[in-house]
Amino acid sequence: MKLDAAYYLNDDVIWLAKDLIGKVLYSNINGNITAGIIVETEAYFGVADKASHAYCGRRTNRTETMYNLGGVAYVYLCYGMHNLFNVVSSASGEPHAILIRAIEPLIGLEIIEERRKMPFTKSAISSGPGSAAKALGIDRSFNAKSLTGNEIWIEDHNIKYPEEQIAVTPRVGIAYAQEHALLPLRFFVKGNKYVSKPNKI
DNA sequence: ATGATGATAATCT
DNA sequence: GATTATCATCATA
Repeated sequence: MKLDAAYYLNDDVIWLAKDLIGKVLYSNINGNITAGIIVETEAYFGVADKASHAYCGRRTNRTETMYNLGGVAYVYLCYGMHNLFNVVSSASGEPHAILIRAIEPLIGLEIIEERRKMPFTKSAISSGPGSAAKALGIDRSFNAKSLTGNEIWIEDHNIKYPEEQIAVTPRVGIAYAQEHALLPLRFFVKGNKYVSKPNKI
């Protein structure tokens, strides 16, 4: 059920970003367990990716997390108010990561509703990376935490989407990345209401 | 429905 | 001091 450490050693972030669609992301905060089905991801392919914080091998306090051995969380603050959650993959020294952009609420709905102050029937409750992280209570205190521990982890519930139901589009919000801005590295479940905009092909 | 805009702070230069 | 892997709100249609 729970994905083991070996899963995260994969260095094919595109395959991983796609494979993570349909997996279930859990958080356990002081015994409050919440979880959601991952329905939208983006791949960031390390030092060669102009959209990555680790482009050209940049190592700073913030990006250091991504250089860890795969299987830890990379959480950082964006636009001064949003915590964005990423899965770090690959070998130590390879700063590959997958951004989780949206989840479909599955477990602990009351807690998620309280965190987001809206009913789970509203798609905005976990649509977009900032909202999805907030729905699960993920903030920067989760940065560099192991994904195989008991605070945050990912399970395989054998949820399968047929190939034709997975959309592939350019990534969102990275216009500065020049020729890498248009690469098809964003994956989402077609028609799922929790997918952030743009959600058409 | 679609598009513009302000909020707000860590991070890096 | 500029930038930012965004969101909610408000306007217009």
